[in-house]
Amino acid sequence: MPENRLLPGGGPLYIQVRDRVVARIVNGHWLPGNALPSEQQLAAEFGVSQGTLRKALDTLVTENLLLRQQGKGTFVATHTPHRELFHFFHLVSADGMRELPTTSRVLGIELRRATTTENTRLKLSRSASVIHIRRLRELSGKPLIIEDISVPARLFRGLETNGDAPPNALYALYEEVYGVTIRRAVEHLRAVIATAEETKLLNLPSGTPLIEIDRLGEALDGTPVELRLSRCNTQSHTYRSEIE
Amino acid sequence: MPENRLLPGGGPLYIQVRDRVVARIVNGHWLPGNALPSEQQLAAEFGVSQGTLRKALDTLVTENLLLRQQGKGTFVATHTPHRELFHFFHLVSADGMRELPTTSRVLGIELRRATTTENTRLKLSRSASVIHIRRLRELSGKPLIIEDISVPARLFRGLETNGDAPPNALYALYEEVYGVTIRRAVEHLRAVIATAEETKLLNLPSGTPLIEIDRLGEALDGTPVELRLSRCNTQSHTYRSEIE
DNA sequence: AAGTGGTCTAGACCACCAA
DNA sequence: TGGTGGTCTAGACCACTTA
Repeated sequence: MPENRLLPGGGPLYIQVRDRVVARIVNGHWLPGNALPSEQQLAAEFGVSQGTLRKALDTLVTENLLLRQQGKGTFVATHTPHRELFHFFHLVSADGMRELPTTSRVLGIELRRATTTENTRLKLSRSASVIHIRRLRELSGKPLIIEDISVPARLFRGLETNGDAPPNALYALYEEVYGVTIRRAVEHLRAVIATAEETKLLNLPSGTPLIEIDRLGEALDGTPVELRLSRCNTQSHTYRSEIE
Repeated sequence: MPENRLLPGGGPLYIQVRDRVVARIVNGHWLPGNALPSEQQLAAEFGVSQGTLRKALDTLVTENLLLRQQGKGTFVATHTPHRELFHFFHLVSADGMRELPTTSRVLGIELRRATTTENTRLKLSRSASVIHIRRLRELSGKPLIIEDISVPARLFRGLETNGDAPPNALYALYEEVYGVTIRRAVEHLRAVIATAEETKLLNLPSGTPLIEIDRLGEALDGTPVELRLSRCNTQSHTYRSEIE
């Protein structure tokens, strides 16, 4: 009969340690940007060797949940605008250069009842509300993307009336102000024809094809927290995807 | 003055070991599907501990260059149709299910001089030749993708006259017959309007938007070896991309 | 039962950073 | 100078596969 050394939980030690570390991040015991205790301290606290503790942290570092800096410490990852751009923004200019969307003009922001799609995609309760943002993003001075963003009102109370227009880097705002960290996202791309309104906003001839990106963003604990539909002009920019 | 234990090469031991393992795979010392010697043997051969040897192999396993099977051994990864599908084929049906392209009808295959784009993208010498394949791929019985594929003739001698039409899983063929393993690829997506020919082949109304996928595939040593332009009907299928 | 990869330890030393 | 992460070892034992 196989017996485990640490009775409750089972499985490899480093997995158990990893899960306990994740739990502390998810429940806010360690906040984004905070430094973790040193590896020696953590190893002692969890009752494992440094090697095992390191193996646990290794997995979290490759998942971008932790950030290590030699000589300084281990930190909970944060959504800097830079990371948000390189990790979550995939439009690159045709010459291969990466460009940051400099400005985004908010076309509308409102609190309203969730549509049925929003309800099912975001796994909301019946009659829940969402905050919806519609905005126009520019690259190299030209409007290229129209975004429709929906987030559960319950998690982002007051976002629609916060005085200032929401910033370009939304994920940093989610994290800093509302304590919601986007951990991963799944995107589905389709080709569509720009609507009349879109041709006007993006300053395009009618009939121009766009790429529609349907993104569902998940929080640390795996719950879906953001639904984003982007319609992008890909005349001078392309969506870049690497297969390793 | 910092001194390294193994004089030539410098850097961490496990990196040096990793590079030596990669070299053996690249130069064909260990072929795809082959088993490597056991970790103990390799550690002894390289003069490092099992821990260090394992750390070296770990990096290659996460890069999909090696495959470990507990109790059996460590193997050089191969391009099975399954892997090719899950790793390199990103179109999924609208209901989220994954589907394999069952058949591909070859529309044309020829040996010809490289165009200027092919020349620069594939880094060919002047006046080099390529083999070009044009084919139609079906999903759930309907034609959905038109692919234009170009590979250097030098590496794939005779591909255009090999009797049988090239199979669906091209990467497996590249690997088994020509000893060329595709390690990674970069894709750039744009929205386009189907040409008259495409609307006919894909059985679509004129003016239908398609997604164009421009893929450049790299071999084990990093040289570009395949240029592939896919034009996809995304009415019932979407291109899926995960951001972790 | 023998051979393989997978986990874990205790301890050593190195490279980097900040005060 | 002291603390942090990064590397490396030698050896033990576990889990899985094959015969």
